[in-house]
Amino acid sequence: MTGNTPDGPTAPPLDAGARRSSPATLEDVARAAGVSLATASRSLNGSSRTVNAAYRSKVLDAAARLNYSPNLSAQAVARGSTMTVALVVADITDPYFSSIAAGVVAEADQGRLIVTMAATERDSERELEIVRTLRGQRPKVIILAGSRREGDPSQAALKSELEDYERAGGRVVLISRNELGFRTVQIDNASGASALAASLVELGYRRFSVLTGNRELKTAADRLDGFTTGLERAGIRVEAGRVIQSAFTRDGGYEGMQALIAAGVQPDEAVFAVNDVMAVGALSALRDAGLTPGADVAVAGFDDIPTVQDVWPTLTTVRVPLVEVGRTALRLALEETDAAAVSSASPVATSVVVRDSTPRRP
Amino acid sequence: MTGNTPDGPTAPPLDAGARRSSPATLEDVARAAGVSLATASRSLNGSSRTVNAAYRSKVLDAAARLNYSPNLSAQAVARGSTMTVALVVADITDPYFSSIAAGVVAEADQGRLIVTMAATERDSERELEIVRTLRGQRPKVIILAGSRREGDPSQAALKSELEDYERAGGRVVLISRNELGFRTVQIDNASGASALAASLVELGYRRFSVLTGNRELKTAADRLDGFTTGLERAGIRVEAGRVIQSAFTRDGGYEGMQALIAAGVQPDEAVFAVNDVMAVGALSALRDAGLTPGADVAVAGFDDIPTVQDVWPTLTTVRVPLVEVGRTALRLALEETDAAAVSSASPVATSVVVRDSTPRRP
DNA sequence: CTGTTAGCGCTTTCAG
DNA sequence: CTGAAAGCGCTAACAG
Repeated sequence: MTGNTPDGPTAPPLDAGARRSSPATLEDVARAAGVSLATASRSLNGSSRTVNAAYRSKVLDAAARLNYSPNLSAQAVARGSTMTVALVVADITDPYFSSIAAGVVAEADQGRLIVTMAATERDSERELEIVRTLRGQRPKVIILAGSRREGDPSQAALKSELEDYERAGGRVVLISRNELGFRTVQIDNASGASALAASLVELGYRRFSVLTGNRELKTAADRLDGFTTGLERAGIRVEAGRVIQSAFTRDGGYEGMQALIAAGVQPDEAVFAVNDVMAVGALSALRDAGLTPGADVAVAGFDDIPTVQDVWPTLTTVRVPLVEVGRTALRLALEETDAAAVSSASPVATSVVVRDSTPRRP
Repeated sequence: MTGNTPDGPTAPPLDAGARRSSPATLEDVARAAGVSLATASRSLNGSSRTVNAAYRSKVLDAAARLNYSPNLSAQAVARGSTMTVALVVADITDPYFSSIAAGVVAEADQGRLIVTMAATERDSERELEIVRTLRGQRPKVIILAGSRREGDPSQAALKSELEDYERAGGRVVLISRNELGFRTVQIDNASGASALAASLVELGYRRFSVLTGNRELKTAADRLDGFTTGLERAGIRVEAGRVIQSAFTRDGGYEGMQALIAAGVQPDEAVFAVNDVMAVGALSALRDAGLTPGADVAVAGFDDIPTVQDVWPTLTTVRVPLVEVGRTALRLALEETDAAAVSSASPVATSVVVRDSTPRRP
């Protein structure tokens, strides 16, 4: 092949001296420093062995001069373990998950760990598949941030997959309910929702509806249960017809609220959406129906994602320190104590934040 | 080394109570299938060489039985290249970046690529440091999604670092302006802003202010320029005092709008925030000042992040297909054509979306 | 088509 | 303390 490109006269400069140069290897460094491979390795990594200071600085010098950067894959092969943390979320664009991801990334950063990311798109078959292919990475940690589903057929397979992984030395952390028997960052969904219910009652509401995401989602179920429990303490019941199931997403909230509106809303009613993105969708549905959220129908959510402070009315919700949850997940993974002890650690606390979407009733 | 230990019926792994079982290796599979390492490798990976069907299925069988999963690190070392895409963003919780990330992850998924993620927190020193440590990963692709800064001292260092990386066979893709000489997903900031200006004029606005993020940010500068150019075409100028610099974030928008309010806003005024998160902050600032966004002061943004459809009033903005931008970035990286040709590809188109925050003026 | 055998870059015994 | 050498798991020439 002569390299005749039909591109025309002004063909771009081919390999204009830009010969493909591979990065320096440890061997290059060792040679440049005049020491053995072993000594170079020992000087550059944090080996427990000590190296003569003179040699050591020679090596460091050579490494800097050659712009050496250790090949992590090679280290992984030699050491038999990686520095990788695999994070599996449902949907990266969802603020709930992106906040958690930010926490994981921030924490990883401090431990020189690398974070890889995958998205299940809320499909548990896909989640299982992702976890399976993750094995190839041999990550040190797998963090599963999507929530578990009740009676999910792939759950058992997932569990056994994760157990195999732990048996091989990996660490699993779930962000959800402590369900599958792994380390877990538990979020106190039930008592948070319960506290919210109490707050709403205190604010003067007596009639309630709930937009519950897919009820099979444990998180959704726990929040619903907590909420109804909280109301029961005040002697209030939610009518069965006022609990709407829809998707655990913004659009699910929108549609759920539409259904509620169609069935007729009362002016003294408060609607609890089991997460903020749903609540935000609900606000839009109200508005699109010509109603004024807050004044006509109160709305509350759960999570306290950043945007709820910028919607109008600002949203009453239950605050979950999501970034911190992400950090905690990774810390938990790295903890050396016994898994069982760790996962039973107290759930992260939540707190009710009352804003404008649930004005005090006269 | 002969090591031909009597194979015998050394059945599958009977490590029933094994404390810590390491994953099966290719050698295990080869032995179990009664073939050589090479044959096992050839059957399991998509090698160009063909393998006798009988052998092949024996290997596949054994692999399945042993639950074999190739060690990606080892493959990387042997092949001399990884399947990793490194994505560097400013802030994962920012919808702009999380949407792009979602696109990158989705696209990577189709190519069996692994995405690693790092956050610069909008600090370009940190960005440089991240890119430096990224080298250890030997990623196949590095995607930089933060935007470049004018006259940034670390820019030169970053450029040379990235050039070294490309020289070693890596691929760099920037999401921004085509500035550093790498493949770039360009967003048509100037003409988008220009079109927005035209739309606002058409809606009846004659007086304008701009909340421009850090002006050194090329993206911010381009959007500002495009906007003023668009206005000039209609014979309108923005008073110097009505261009406010603040952070390129939600809080920056909030503070910028406060400054504008303090200086006095006119009822026939439209405020252009150079991105949606700033615009959303601006809406809140207006509300906190007792003004009604839309009615009292019009506001428009840029990006069309998901939340702007749920704020009130819904936000007029310039739509950028962010998820698609992420996908495009990765596709561009993998493209085999010449880099120069690729990066000059036409910028992704933007379009004005008029919503309620800029009502038509009487 | 199959098996043997060198590596890939790095770590870690194991002798000196 | 240092260096030679044996791997780590996998791929890719290179011979049969």
